[in-house]
Amino acid sequence: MGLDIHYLDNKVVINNIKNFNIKQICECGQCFRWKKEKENNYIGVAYGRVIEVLQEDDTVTIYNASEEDFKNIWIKYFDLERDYSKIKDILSQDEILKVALEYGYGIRILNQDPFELVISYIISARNSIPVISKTINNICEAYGKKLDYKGKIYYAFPTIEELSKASVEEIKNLGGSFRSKYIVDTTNKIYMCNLAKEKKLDESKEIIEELLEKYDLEKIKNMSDNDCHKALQEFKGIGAKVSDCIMLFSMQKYSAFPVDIWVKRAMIHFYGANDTSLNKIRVFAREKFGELSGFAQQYLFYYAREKGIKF
DNA sequence: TTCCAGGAGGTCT
DNA sequence: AGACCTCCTGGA
Repeated sequence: MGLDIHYLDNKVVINNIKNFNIKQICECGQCFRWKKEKENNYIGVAYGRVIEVLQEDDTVTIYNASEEDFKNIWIKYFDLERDYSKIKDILSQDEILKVALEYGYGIRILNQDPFELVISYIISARNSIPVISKTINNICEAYGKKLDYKGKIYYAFPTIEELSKASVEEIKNLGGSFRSKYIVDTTNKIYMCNLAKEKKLDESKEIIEELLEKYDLEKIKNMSDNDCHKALQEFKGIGAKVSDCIMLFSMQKYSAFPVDIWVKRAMIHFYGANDTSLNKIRVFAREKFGELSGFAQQYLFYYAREKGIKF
């Protein structure tokens, strides 16, 4: 991919970038830790780092990023090696989808950290975006490492081990609400599974086998899309929709099609789908969009939410 | 200005 | 099919 990249003093400049719009990327429902500073200027925390993105037309500058981090983390994070023109070409064979594709022309699906997304999307269930962000920030402040950027303090998302120290009561106080027990339970299962993998867990053979069998995020990430979708739902607090979000935004499973209220509205709006069950909409969409379902979902979601469509 | 009802990017039992 | 916690918003 001919990216026109220049490495300067702790910043990276990309010229002539295509299919990239930082507002659309940050506001299509896939991430919670990016904050708008100004138009086309966002600051975010990911993979234990703070970065700032400024977009001026087709020039994107990433501040607080070394060449090494850009190559090791941010290229993959922003999915810069994928040709989104090709995806849009294929999806635009569907005449109905064209409007949404043109509207969210600069959307990209971020590659985020699986554990962070497991917890973040458990928090998202039956919740609004401002409250989700606030709760996640509270958890980061309480358990994550401090990061400094431009004299301001930011907090990394806690590691599995850091968050394993949290109690249900503490998570409740941070805004976790009725989901707090799911967060603590899920974190502990993942943490104990990792201890078991390192043979550092003193438990019965049966318990260790169950942990390794069901709660290994690495293993789940390597499953087929359909197995992955099922496996994630073994965790408490993860149902079909949350599972789709996690696999799509952190495990590169692009046949996922998260159906929330906005996507449901979009499907009714565009395809005249009846007011039917979420699962029927999911099956219908995945048959229609196949391996590109996840991308289609992002365009539909962004269009529906920005336009505030009813049906 | 203050107050209350309704709703928010589902999942569990 | 109902309950669930909490914050935010809009209208009285």
